[in-house]
Amino acid sequence: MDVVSPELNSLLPDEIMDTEAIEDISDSQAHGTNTQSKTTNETTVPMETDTTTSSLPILKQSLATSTTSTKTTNSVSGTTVSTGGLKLSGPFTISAANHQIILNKVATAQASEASKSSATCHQVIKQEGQKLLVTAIGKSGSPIVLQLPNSKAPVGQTSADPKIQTPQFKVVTIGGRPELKPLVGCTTNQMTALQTQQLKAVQIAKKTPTSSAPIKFIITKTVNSKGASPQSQVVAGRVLTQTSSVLPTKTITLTEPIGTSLQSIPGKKIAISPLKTPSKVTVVSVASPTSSAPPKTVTLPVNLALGQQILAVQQSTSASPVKVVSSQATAQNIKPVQSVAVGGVSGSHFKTIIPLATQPNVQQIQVPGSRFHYVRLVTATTASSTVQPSGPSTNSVQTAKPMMVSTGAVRMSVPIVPAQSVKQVAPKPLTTAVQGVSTSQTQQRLIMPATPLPQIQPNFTNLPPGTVLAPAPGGGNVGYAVVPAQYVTQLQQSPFVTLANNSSFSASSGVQTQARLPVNGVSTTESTSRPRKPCNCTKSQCLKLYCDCFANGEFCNNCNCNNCFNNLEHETERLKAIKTCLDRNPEAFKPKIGKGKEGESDRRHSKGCNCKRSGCLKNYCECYEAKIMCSSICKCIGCKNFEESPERKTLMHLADAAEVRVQQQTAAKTKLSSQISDLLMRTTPVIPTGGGRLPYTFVTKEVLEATCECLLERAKCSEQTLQPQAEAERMILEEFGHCLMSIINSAGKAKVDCASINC
DNA sequence: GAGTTTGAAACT
DNA sequence: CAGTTTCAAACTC
Repeated sequence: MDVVSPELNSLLPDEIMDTEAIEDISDSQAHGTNTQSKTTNETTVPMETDTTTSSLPILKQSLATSTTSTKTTNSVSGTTVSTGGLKLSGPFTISAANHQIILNKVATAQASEASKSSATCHQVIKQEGQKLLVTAIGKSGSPIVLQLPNSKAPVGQTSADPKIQTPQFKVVTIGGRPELKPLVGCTTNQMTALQTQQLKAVQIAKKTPTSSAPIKFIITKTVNSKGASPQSQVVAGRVLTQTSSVLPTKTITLTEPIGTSLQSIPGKKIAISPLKTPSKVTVVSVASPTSSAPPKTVTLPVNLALGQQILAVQQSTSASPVKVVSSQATAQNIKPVQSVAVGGVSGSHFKTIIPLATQPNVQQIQVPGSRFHYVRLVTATTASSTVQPSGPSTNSVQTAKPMMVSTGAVRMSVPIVPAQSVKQVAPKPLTTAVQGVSTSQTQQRLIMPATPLPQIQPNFTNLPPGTVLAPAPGGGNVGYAVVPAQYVTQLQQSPFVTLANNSSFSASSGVQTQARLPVNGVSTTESTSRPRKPCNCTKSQCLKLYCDCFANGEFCNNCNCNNCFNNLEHETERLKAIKTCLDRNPEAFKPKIGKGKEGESDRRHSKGCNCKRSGCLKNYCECYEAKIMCSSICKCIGCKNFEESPERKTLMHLADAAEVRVQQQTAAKTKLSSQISDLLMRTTPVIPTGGGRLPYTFVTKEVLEATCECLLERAKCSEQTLQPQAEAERMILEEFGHCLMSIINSAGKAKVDCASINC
């Protein structure tokens, strides 16, 4: 698999925009799915159903089989999930070169046959050959070849085998309905490895309205603590669990042995363009090269269930470590699970896992130059492939090569929540300490809109910026849901799973996302400036273009709006609103300002303004607000927003001057703050080398005592004079200020004296 | 912060 | 398509 260069990416839009082509693909996939669906039904994996209750027993059962107990329903430690008899487990490694790994339905004939052959829950993939054909993506239909671990476990091993285990799991549940319990049962395949390995599993349960069976994904990564590089982490995979009224839940577990080294997977193509803005998350599905292509080091013990979804991972150019963090700690002896880090050494890279709706496979594509994010859904492979769980041998320590990567600077997290009821089903955050990922954020759920919106499908070009199409339930093999790019960012905030780069992550300041703030006031630990103003909508429910957030294809985030529906919790309404807007104006979500090349002269308002009273010199005017001049298409009256307008020039000068002042003030504040902190931090004597530092420590014990005495004395005075408490506090504070000034002045004098001595 | 102005969006 | 209403941001006080 390869990542397509930006140049190549530029070619994507046309293809993507080709609605017919997409439909064709969908159809083709649908056919494949049909065959698979039969197989699925026969085997064990039912599609999602609305009722989660059916799945619960299965989960419980699987849990019971697990050798280890779990404290919380959300996570099971040391177990692998077995549901529905489908199980994928095995280590896999993705080379840094890989941009993505997508497990999709098997599009190729090979895959289909394999799936058919595996009439039952048995794995589709042959482990023996070390190569696993997981899926085909996109038109290319190129299967992804995964290399199976060398484990000697029987190929046909089903998930039911409780003995095979992977050390630790973190389970993340994504999507799904409220009633669905986030939890996923995992059975540990190898208990012996518990001490040495850590396995994380992310389980994503997702539910679509139409389909009743929730899908759960579990991504597990085994980490060998004893490995040479402790940081090496592997994303083992994810377990998908589907439950339907008919069939038991399926679980797919992908495990990656740490021991395998990353290797670049030469792939065919992948596409996906760099994000227009760092905030936007782009997930590119990568089609694996033909089977003939050398298998990359991805060793996947994969058990695929029918209709299950697999994540698409985009790998950034550099293999920066990515961490997946699950907030929940695993049970038992296992060491606290570290966040799963996948990634290379340098560069901040993040991995995004996008939970899919009922329809399993998703391909996300971002079109270069487009703010839209597209997700192409692909039906899961029909054949339930059961890959042998990676045995202990397979779990050998791997060097930490990250498996997934996203475009640099994008950080994504996997939302885990049952689809429609975010509130109810939110899985509890894991207790285990997670590395590099903040779990403090409020639980946000990624709810995949399950609502089928066939109308929207054709309008790929008109989707709101940052929109991601997610599979819609009930839509057959391929469905689409509109998900704003921010969706992904919200996921980042999810405590459950976070994919981020590893140790280098902290150093990498480049990671920025569009909006890291949680929806509607939920604060996140990450302090990132919000690019857009919060809206204040009161009547539109933020579902009309009046709302800037909605108009920009974003969720409301830290907004001041009332009765906001522009969030994950109201995805259905939101989707309807989007559809309405698109019906009214197919270009409603397109940028109003044409993209200029370099200068502003090339930018202009797509529709032009209609100002009557503002002279187009106030921010009421969309042209002026965008800092562009009105053009011939504007219908404004009394326009003064043209090149030679003296009024405009005056305003521009004023604006520039104001901006300069702000910058100066900011710089001054920064400098002052720096100086103060430098002063205060200086607690040890410094040799007067002329470096501008104070020669002596001026905050000594004596000074502190004196200061405290002064403050106490002031307090006594205030008490004696019967002053009110507030006044007393004020006076004490003033006294403290005086003390501080005295200290600083004394330090300054000391510095001068010292400098003079040195001279 | 409350009220007004403004123009895009929505509606008829 | 035009006129009117609704809406939220921009603006003023």
